[in-house]
Amino acid sequence: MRVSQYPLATLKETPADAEVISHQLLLRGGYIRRLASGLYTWMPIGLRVLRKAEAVVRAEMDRAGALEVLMPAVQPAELWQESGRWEQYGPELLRLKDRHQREFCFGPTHEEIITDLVRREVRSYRQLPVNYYQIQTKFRDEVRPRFGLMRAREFLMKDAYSFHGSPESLHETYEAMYETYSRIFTRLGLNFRAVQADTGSIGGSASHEFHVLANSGEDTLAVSDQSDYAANIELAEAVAPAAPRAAPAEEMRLVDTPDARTIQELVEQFGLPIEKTVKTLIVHGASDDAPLVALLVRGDHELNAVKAAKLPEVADPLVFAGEDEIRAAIGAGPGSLGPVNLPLPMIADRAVAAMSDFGAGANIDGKHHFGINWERDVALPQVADVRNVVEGDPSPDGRGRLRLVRGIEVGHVFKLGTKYSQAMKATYLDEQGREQVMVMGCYGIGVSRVVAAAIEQNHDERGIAWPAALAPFDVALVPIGMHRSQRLREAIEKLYADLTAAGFAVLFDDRDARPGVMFADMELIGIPHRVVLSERGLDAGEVEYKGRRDDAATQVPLAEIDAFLRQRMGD
RNA sequence: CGGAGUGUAGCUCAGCCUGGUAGAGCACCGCUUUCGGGAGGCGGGGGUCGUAGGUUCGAAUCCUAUCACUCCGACCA
Repeated sequence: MRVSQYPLATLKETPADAEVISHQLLLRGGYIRRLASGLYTWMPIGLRVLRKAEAVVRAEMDRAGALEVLMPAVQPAELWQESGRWEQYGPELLRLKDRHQREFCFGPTHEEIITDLVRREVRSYRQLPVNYYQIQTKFRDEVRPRFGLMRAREFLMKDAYSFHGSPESLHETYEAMYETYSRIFTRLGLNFRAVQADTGSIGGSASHEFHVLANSGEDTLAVSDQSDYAANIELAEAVAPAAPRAAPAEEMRLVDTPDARTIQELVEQFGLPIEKTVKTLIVHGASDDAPLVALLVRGDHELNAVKAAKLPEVADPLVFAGEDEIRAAIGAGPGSLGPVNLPLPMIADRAVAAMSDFGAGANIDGKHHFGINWERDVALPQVADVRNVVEGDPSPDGRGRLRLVRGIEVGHVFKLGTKYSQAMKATYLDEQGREQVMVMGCYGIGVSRVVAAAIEQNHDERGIAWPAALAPFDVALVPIGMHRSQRLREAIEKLYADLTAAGFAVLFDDRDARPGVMFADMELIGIPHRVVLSERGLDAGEVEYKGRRDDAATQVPLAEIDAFLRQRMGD
């Protein structure tokens, strides 16, 4: 491709509304343009990258025996009503009406559609298992679209759905998809990690997320330093302290703490170690009998909302009580709450249950109790794991300690079980002719997000440094002084033709621009290999080669550049 | 949705407080000079200052409403 016929819409300055590096570089490199919040146009060069990501996903899905289909993006409301998600899904579902006032939605995911298809097509156990996938545009009316392609409203997703006659069969496909995902992200050249995950609103029994590791990631992952344990922090278990609770050493006393409304202030003003304090968080309960529930977490720990919402006593999703509600129920404000004399059901974190001689609010404004001990001063309530793990916590598998890293979720595999097949009556006849409900799995990859994630992981101060599998072009061909030298023009035209014929995707910068401009553009857009030809080089029979990540250029005989590139790309 | 902020040329922004002829850099067009790391000179095109009202002799500037966008929180590929 000639740059003169393939305009590079590169920007020297960073658009003000782009926050993360991938968004900035995608805009600056002319890969995408914004239409509206969370909506982007893929420019020609950007589409090349997207298609390459798609190609790897498609090849590996096919290899795993999945069958590609293409379902409509617009879906009738009836199917969503049947699964119950028309009501559940909320405002994230873009709802539409046609000219007859019939209701539709723009698909954010396709469980209902595929389940409807399969229940019509599959009658016999002989037709199972099946695994259908598609690569298609989804729309989710995100509460807060941001970070460019990373959290767009419209995005390209590969979604696959498998149907089975037994949980064992589902497990086989689940494992196969897990392997396939690992192959896909490896081929794409990404540094990734599969982690145990919460099943969230889609439901189901088991799930793993695939994360590209990057500091800009929105998720926190807990990984063991001595085993392969890895989990999203939402799910990572905080194990109970090994040491038994120490015996009381202090008397409980009531202390005036008029200026300490937060744990931080308490620690600063009274010299109390933060591990000797307890936070009392009031949340809405799950039943009218107990409209408010108190969750107790050690002062230096953080409440895990996902874990808390799963407790039967707690409302799901988690809702914090307002100050007015708290005052009405307890008679004291949020800054002075504690377990002693608390007229609410309590649930203590495992770490809290192991504490002794600790400080907490006295449920009287401006007063705290210090030296509190369980059983002696207040009965130990129900104990549960309700906190986020922290760096250095023991790994739940008993091997090693946890480290926390950041990740961008690019893939997710679920065992759905019978959630949709039951609701939508997707059944088949087994060997005995009995009607059975199908067992389902589903498997997603955010294809457009993969593009952004790849940049987050592969860039430097000059721009993008694409992994080979995603690069829009393999080779940037840059002539120096071509517009002043007929001899050079002929030589480089021949080199361009030869390299293209040899199968390389070459971007030939035939602009009448200064070398610095061409170099800067090629590095910004991230072409992995650069070949420079000048008159000087022509005289010496050499071209200059530089890999996008190399520190220095090397001279290569003109006649050998083809083999040299081939060897470099084989690295 | 709650909180914070921003809308002025394709991009980055100044001007607004204190109302009086709409600006700079980059980009773009022409000429020129230069030619291995986003050069320089001369000339040029381009904005009803987000939109709609209001105050005023006069509004980018003050007031009101409205729309859009960004950031911080709960969601997800």
